[in-house]
Amino acid sequence: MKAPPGEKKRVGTNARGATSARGRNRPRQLAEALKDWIAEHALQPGDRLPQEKELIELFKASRGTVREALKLLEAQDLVSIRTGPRGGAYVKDVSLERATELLGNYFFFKNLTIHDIYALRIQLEPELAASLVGVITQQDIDQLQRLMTRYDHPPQSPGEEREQRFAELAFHETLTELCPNPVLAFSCRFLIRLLKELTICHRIYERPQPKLRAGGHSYQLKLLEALRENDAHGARNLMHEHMCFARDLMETQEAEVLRQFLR
Amino acid sequence: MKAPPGEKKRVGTNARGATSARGRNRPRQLAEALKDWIAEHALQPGDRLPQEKELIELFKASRGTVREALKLLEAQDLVSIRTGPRGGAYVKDVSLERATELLGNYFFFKNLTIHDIYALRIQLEPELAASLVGVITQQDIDQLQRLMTRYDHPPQSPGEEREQRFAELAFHETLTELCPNPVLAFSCRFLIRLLKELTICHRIYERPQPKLRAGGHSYQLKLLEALRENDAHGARNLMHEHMCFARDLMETQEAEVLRQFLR
DNA sequence: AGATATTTGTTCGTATGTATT
DNA sequence: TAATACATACGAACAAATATC
Repeated sequence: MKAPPGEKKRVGTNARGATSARGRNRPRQLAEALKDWIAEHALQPGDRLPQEKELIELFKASRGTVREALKLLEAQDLVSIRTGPRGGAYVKDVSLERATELLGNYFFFKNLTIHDIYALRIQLEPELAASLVGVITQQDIDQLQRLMTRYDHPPQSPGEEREQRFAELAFHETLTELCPNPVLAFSCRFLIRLLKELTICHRIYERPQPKLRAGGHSYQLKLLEALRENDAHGARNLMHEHMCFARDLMETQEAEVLRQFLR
Repeated sequence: MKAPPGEKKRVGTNARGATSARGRNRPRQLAEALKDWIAEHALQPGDRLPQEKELIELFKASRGTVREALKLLEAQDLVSIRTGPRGGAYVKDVSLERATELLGNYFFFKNLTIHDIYALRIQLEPELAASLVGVITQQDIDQLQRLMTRYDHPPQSPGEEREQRFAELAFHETLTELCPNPVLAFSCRFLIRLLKELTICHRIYERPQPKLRAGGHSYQLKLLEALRENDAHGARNLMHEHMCFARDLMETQEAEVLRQFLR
């Protein structure tokens, strides 16, 4: 036999159940308590919380409750849980991916349009471009240029069509990684994510877009030129034109797809 | 007796444990699967998910795992869970407050500056203003004007100073509530929240800002005028000037406060 | 108003996989 | 490689909440 703990056997049927019911929504309370505990003990990202067993004693809660509370914190990306020895809950700073995902939920039922999203992209992407002047290196520019080779030619297959659209967006995502303004970077990146998730975009991205591809490629090329010359004004203007161009084409396509869909 | 389920008793000792290890992080997977299930079945806010027992059969998971997955969704504010008959997990619209809070975690350790935030406000608030044309009613304008009476006079006490700053921000928050573009509305509102949370702003808001108050008031008055006349172009320009004005004053104050702090 | 049925909430015991030592 | 510590997962029973009759 493996592990006969306790007294004699006491199989299953322990369960004196929810003994005292100190209040409902216990896991939520515990999660809040843990947050306070983290703040009180001034835990920094990378520090480890006490292990489950200790938390059970510290907060007088069962394993299940402790686990649910930890999951709540994990869902907010405030901790990450690792398995094995030296495992447990580690304090973490919130990742870009998680923040993006959580915010995405907010817009889940909002029925955004291409117009809504581009209204912001037109304002923010030019600022993003301008913010890179003096920060971007020749290596960064080279990397961006390599990325552009994925759509410097007409697509050979319907699959490549879609892939090229995503590569174009990846170009802009790469720019956000270099941006020194965290809010601006996050916003631009999030708008791209919203675009990717719009179902209407999936339909659009499946159709041939020779003008969008060629036009976008040429704008991005000129943009890199401006960035190489530390020309913030030029970069801003080029990105603005690029966005206006893309918006107009996307909105035209949107109308066309919808017309096809309704027929 | 209450509920003698099962066959004879089958005390405890079930546990074939983590049977197949279909992959770890099972609850997370389940949560994702549930999200997909919601999308596939086109569930709308208010609709109910299957109850725990059915989910256990549907997804072949234990009760604990199902519960953890549901808790994850609840933590993301995607469902709310009720007890009792007709209880269960109900699909829910993510609240603005929750989304704001969760995103706020991301910027917690990012050390934003006034400059960072205003770089976006300058771009977005003018669009916000313009988007209201044709949407805003006379009642809305009246309400905004009532709000403005809270800072149409010099503050009488240090406490009123701060209160006036927050009332000015409330003016902009009210505008976001009328904006038809959900992304734009959220972005503007979130920037305001970031401003409110910046500790440097707390210090600035404690000092007398006669120019900021008088200038802001006059800009907002002219803005309402433009909106009343459905002048999108005018509204955009006025808001742009308003933001530039505010940014310059805030950055000046920031430098001054920092200088004082370092002394 | 009170009884009842339904559904989530909490707790315990236990087994298993896995990473570290 | 073997031992070990730990998280992960499962199942069962009881408790509390709440809608319905």
